[in-house]
Amino acid sequence: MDKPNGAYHHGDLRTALLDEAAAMIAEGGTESVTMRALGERLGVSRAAAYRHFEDKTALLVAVAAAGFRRLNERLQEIGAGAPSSSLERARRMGEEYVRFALENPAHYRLMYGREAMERQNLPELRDAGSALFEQLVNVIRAYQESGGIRQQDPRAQAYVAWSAVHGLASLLIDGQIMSTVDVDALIRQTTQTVLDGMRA
Amino acid sequence: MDKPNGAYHHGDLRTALLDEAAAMIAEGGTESVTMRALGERLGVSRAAAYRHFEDKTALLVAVAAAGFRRLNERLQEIGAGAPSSSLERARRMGEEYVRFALENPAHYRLMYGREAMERQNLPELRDAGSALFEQLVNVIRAYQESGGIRQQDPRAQAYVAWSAVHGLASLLIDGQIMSTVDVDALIRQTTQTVLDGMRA
DNA sequence: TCAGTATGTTAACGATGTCAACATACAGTA
DNA sequence: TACTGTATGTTGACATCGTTAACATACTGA
Repeated sequence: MDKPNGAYHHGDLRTALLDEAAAMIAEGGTESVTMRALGERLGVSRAAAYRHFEDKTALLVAVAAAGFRRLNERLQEIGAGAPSSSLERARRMGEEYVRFALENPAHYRLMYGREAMERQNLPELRDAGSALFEQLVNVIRAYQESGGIRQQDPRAQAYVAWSAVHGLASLLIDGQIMSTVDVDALIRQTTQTVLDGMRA
Repeated sequence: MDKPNGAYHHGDLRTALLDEAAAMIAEGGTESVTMRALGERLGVSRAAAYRHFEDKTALLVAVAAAGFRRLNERLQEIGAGAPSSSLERARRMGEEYVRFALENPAHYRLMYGREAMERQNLPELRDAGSALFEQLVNVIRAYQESGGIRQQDPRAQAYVAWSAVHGLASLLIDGQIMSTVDVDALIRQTTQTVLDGMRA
């Protein structure tokens, strides 16, 4: 990871910046990411990042996109895993979604935050985000075809399911849900309620 | 609103700051609120606010709390309105919640944002936020008593419902939902799905 | 009347994002 | 191999921002 001793050039500063920024976000939240601190941690000057990203927002957006891709992979593993019922797959996917957010709260917040919103025209972020949604739609569609839920526009149903898990994740992350609550039970109840509500 | 001509003292700078900050948030988002700009708009110096709020975050938290109270009032009007079924009241409350967020996107984001999270020990914010939740719980409880939904812990059910509307509101506000979607229909479908899922 | 307090102002500081000018390494070509 | 253009990194500087200290002014009650 470190650059060769005394080297002027880093080697692959771009990915090093992304990794280090992600690490800082995990440690101290997105607001702890400072161009100066970032450079210092990589043994590089404060302006070095500007050779690889247009500005700080572009860097953060790239980190957010990486987060979407990581979440995608995790959900994909469930979809490709042991061949269970489409109901079971939908349920586990929803639960896993919330768990990802709980494990990476600051990163998750960044993925849906202001910086990301301002740059939704950037293809990298758009693609990563819509890939996530398409995965959701596919699960819903499969569930529909198995006859479990109503034959409606699967995209609309996907939005409903996404709203529920994203809302729960956000409330949990932002400390809006009393700490005495059994989080696992709440996650299960939320996904269960939505799936019940979509039942044919 | 304006201070008397040439007056050294403002009269009620504290509420003027809150109102003006809310106006700025509506116009240009929370990041457009700057102590300097705020003072300028009120014909007051940049540091004047510090006589009324410990720091900028405290000011923003107070604005956020006011937002919670405004939302509370709107939902309360529905609860106290024409005596309809408890199902109908729950449905309309959920829809109104999302509509409030759509009408005040930046303010809504502030209410659940980082600044607010850091100061959740502040009683003003805690009270305003939990009042909102209690209102939700009451609607759920009434619905339970009318026999419409399962007799479970109403707080857990309230969290589920809150997750759905908060999630939908957030996704819509953050531009995550394709603009071709019929928003009103999606709002109705979301609340409907959750209420169906809670049915006895 | 006058002293104490509340409220507002001004000047300054450190931190931050960003840019321009400069320095260094690399890659391809003669 | 020597050279030249480009990619990458550094340094110094600037504007903006939140915040504080020292000071100024108005209000309030004894």
